[in-house]
Amino acid sequence: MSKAHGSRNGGAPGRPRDAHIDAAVLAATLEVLDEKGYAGLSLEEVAGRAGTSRPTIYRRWAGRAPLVLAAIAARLDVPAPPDSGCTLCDLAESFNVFLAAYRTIRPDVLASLYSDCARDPELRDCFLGTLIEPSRRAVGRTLDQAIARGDLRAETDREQLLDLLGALVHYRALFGREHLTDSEAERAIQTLLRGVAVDYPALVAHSQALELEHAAPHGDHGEHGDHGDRTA
Amino acid sequence: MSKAHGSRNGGAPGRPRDAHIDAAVLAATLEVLDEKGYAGLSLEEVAGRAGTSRPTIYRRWAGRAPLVLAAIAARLDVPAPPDSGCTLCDLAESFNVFLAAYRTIRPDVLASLYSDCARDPELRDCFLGTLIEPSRRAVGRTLDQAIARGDLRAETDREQLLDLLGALVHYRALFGREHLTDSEAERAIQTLLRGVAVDYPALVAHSQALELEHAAPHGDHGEHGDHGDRTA
Amino acid sequence: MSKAHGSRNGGAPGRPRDAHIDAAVLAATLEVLDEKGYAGLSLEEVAGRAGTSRPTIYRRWAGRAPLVLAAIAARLDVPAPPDSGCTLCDLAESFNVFLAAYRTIRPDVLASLYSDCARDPELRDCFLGTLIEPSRRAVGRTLDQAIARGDLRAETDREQLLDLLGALVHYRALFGREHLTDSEAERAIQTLLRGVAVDYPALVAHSQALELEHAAPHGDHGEHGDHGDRTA
Amino acid sequence: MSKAHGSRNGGAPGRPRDAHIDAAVLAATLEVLDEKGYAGLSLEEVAGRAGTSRPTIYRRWAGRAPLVLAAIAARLDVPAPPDSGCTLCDLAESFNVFLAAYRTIRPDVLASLYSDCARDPELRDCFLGTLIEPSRRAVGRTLDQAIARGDLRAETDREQLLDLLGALVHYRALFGREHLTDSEAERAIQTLLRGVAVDYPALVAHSQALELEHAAPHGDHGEHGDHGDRTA
DNA sequence: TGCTAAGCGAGACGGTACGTCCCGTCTTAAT
DNA sequence: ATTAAGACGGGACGTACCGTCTCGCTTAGCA
Repeated sequence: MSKAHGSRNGGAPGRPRDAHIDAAVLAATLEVLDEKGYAGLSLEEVAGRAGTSRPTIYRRWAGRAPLVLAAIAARLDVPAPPDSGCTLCDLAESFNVFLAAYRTIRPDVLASLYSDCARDPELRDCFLGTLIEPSRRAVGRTLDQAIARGDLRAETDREQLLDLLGALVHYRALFGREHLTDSEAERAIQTLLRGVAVDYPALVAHSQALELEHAAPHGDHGEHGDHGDRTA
Repeated sequence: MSKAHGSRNGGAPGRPRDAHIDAAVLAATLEVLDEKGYAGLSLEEVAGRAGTSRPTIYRRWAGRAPLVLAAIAARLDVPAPPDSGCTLCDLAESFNVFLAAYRTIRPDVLASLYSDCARDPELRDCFLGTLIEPSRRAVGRTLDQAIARGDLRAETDREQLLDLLGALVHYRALFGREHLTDSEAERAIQTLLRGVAVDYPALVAHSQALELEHAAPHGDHGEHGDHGDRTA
Repeated sequence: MSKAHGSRNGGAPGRPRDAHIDAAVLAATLEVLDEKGYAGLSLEEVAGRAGTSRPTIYRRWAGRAPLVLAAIAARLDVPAPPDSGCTLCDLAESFNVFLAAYRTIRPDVLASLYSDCARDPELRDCFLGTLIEPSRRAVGRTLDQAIARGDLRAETDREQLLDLLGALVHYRALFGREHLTDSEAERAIQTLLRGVAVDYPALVAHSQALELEHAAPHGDHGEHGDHGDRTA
Repeated sequence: MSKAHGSRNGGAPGRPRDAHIDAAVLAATLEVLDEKGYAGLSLEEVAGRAGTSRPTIYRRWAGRAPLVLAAIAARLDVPAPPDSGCTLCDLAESFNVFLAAYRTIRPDVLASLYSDCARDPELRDCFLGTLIEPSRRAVGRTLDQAIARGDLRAETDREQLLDLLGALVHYRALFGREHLTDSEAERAIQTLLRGVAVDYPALVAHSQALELEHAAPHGDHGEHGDHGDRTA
């Protein structure tokens, strides 16, 4: 049906794999996943929707969990971390990478993946590498910039902070309880920053100044919520 | 096999339930759960080990998830929150309630429960009520005391703080990665407290004073890790 | 609920049985039997429709088969065999007793009873006594009259003939194939009689004479089919 | 375990059926059937004895009834009808085909099949085709020969006679009452033949002549019973 | 151009467990 | 003692998927 050959498939003999099938299967997987969740996903149905057969799927993925992981990973994309010079803004922005990445995943699917990973170290590594690390790394880089800039104390425990932030996202993502909202996320960041910032009020001031600057020309609609500290 | 009747079961008609069966099933459930995890638990096997039959189990619990939830809840017990006057100590102590409650649960089991809850609101309420709320409430009370005492700022967002703490526990409990250790937990508490305390150094001082008091008579082996702030 | 007591129930102590229940259960049994057949009849449903409970049914009948047998037997009634002097007519008439008794029974129910009886001698005796023997006896008496009258040969094997007739009825009753019709039945009787009659043509002649006699006053529309021998 | 392939299975796609399984299941079915009867036969046990699983059985037969039917049919074999020129002998011989076919079937099994067939037309057709028609056809052919030969009256109702004979066999086969014996069967045939033969005494004479002929050389052990008419 | 090796669909394989139904019995409290 | 109610232990049901296998056919690259 297709002619994807470039005369080369690594020198392997025999008929090469049909790349269209991979795509169709991943798409079908996401479709079923969104409709019926993880427990309701049977490879039988995925094969049916993708117009292929079960053995063909098993030839490419080791089972349900790896397939689902691949399907979800394929949909995700993690943009580069920002570096505007404003620690508060950058962190909030960067944190949204975290959030956006999980808001597309059904809670039950995420939880089931966690469960499968707990029993399969190989799968776990893959899970970490494709779903966890990328966004963690992005936020991590933002933290590093803030520390380098002298906004956060030098002895700040980077990993602990990432854990606290990541935990919050996942905790909420795992419950049917609506995912973390943007404003909740920002307030959490504020609480955490107050614990690790060298001079928290200064950070707030800087952020507000920048905001005004941006807002002045076009008029601020305030749709981001402000970074201000209501208690100050 | 036993009689157990007290001539009273609330006036309900029909043969009363045999409480021994409930106990045997819950015990068998925990046994299988610890051996094979959630995915490896079949009601068939539970029934077998409990010396009863599948229908009898279905008569008492609506399915696998409610059964597992009940079994885990039965094993849990949440002690009363402490109130020693030392915010740092109390919080650490109280937080251990959180931790202890989850360290007995296999990560895959917890994750699977999350997954099932995400699709079943009724189950979710039960899950929240039996596995989440009790420990959250315990820590919450400790926070309230600290606020009342004036150790934490009056406008502290109690729920947010609980979320951050709880999230951390669950996040770790869900990964095969070893659960949160006591020292990690303490350091996380410190980070958070620094963000919400009225006078953080004073809290640390108070805690250390108490510790010395206790330690003096027997000699302190330092096995709890100290509450000291390395940055001070 | 009822007060059927006459202050006497044979001196038995305790609460006397409620006769209404027997009737209600038998009626419910017939109802379910007619709707869903033997395999579809559960004592649970019968109890429900009769407004009583399973144990109460078991107290009165030993199980499904005896209950069904009792229900069917209660509906049956076998009238006295005729003795008009006309062997052909009597036999046909008597044979209808056979037929009528079975036309009210669903084939699958009859067959299932046969099956249960094959494994339970006690039930079998009851089955024979209530469903088979009465009609067999009625036809048997007619045969005896015919032999006594000299219409059938003296050495006629009464039992064999009854077997052949009975077999035919049951054979048909057991198949979904419509039960034996009246005209088929009559022709079968003719075939058999020709094998055992002393003077078959004379029997036919007698029968036809009687028929005319009866028919003359009101005009015979021949709706019974005639007993004539097409071959004569 | 075995290969058995002839590279051809009719061009059907997919993995071909393993014929050994069919055989093992049918054998196991007969085994259980003979031991515990129809009601005592569970597909679970059959699967166990055949070394396979329930779903595999359901893949090949639609349920218990079709399976049992297939198992019984596989054991049956209907030999060709005889044509010796002696109507009485042929009929008796042919009738034994009828008998032999049913003497191997437990009454309760036969009855249960009847019951199931009464509710399922498709099954009924299969039942008729495999268990009823073959032997009926064999006897039917013998009757045709007798009519063609002029031994039976031309207007004889072939179907009615077959019904009467078949009914007798089944009637007896359905009761635990011992199956029809050979001598009973012969006497029934005689009764029936007298009703349809052109010249019954001649038939008897012919039969007896043949018997002497056969008996003379080897000496007659009389194991067939004689065809004589005790009443003559 | 033909060989070889893999991919592919189809579908049956042996198997585990599901959730349900109904059995026949037992244990209550109430009549 | 019998009633209605309802749980008991138990056996079997028919179904859904699992992950694997065996086919016959197709497709490509290498010879």
